[in-house]
Amino acid sequence: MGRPREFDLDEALDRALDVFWRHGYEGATIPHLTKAMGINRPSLYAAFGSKEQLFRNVIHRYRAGPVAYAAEALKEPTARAVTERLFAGFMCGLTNRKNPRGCLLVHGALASGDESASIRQELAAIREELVNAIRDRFKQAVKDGDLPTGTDYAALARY
Amino acid sequence: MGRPREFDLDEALDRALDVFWRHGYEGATIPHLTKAMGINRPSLYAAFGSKEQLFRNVIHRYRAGPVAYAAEALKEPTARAVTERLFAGFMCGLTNRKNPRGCLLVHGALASGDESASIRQELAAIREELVNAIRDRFKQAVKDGDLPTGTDYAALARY
DNA sequence: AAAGTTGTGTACTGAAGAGTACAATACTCG
DNA sequence: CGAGTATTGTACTCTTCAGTACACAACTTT
Repeated sequence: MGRPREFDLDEALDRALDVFWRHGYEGATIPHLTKAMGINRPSLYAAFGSKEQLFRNVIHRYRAGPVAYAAEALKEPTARAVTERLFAGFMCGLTNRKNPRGCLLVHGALASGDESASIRQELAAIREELVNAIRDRFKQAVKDGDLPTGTDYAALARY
Repeated sequence: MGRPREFDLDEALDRALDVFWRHGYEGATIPHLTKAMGINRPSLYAAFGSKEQLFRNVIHRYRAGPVAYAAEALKEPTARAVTERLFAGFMCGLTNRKNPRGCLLVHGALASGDESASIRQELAAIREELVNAIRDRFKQAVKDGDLPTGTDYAALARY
């Protein structure tokens, strides 16, 4: 009940994603975001709480959308297929002209002020999490005999 | 004549370099810089003009200092020696614990707001310039018979 | 030693940032 | 159809940013 929201949450998130992706966390200002999202400032705060929480929502949508291939790739049956699919995903995503350049998780808060310290840590944790997922997948591949015994799966994953 | 400056310009630039390297152009605030440089705000402006000009000075010092190996490497007699020295320089610089992480020229203004648009372009130009220098060196190597005829020196340099 | 010149420190300015108060509005449920 | 609730738009607040005015201090030259 109450007055219905006049914009679509997911669509607004997509617009916000584009802005954050292009300018990073600190580089994206609230006026910039509201303009791209087509809403007013209080609507943004009512719907998402804060710039930081909006960014977390955007990250979630980013992982479920543009980089969803990463989670999918890990389900491939062989280490080679996993790697091939990851690389193909990287290449398609990074060279697609429709996307802003680079990876939001990498340069979203790479070199910035104290304001985004917690965001920076969170992004680093997500990246670490991905490396760990690949590592575990490669570890399993060694156990399966898919990769040679003695393979340094941790180093391979990080590479 | 006049009152002598109470701080050393080069030392102050080194301190500023550290701050910019760590936080990027926008992430480094004037209070942050003045504190690290051990000077007051008007001294900074009297000596360097503006944050942007200070950053340009810092870039100059960066290229003459931490990444001076890049220009040196190009003087090596063979393409292989050039490449080896470049790689050795990258590795030493990027893994040295005394340095902030990454390369100032790369993430100094990677994802940021409109404020640093001109800085971003300038850094991109510097990076392009370096690639072109390597390309020209490789082109010369092909002419010398040091690299095989038909080598795509431009692609090799960018890689 | 006095005049001239340049650096220093305190305290300001105007702009832009994130976040919010409040009245008006538009919907649902009883 | 009226009461209650959630969203919207305008207009604010507080903080921090880059840059500066101005009086004072320290040095050189005449």
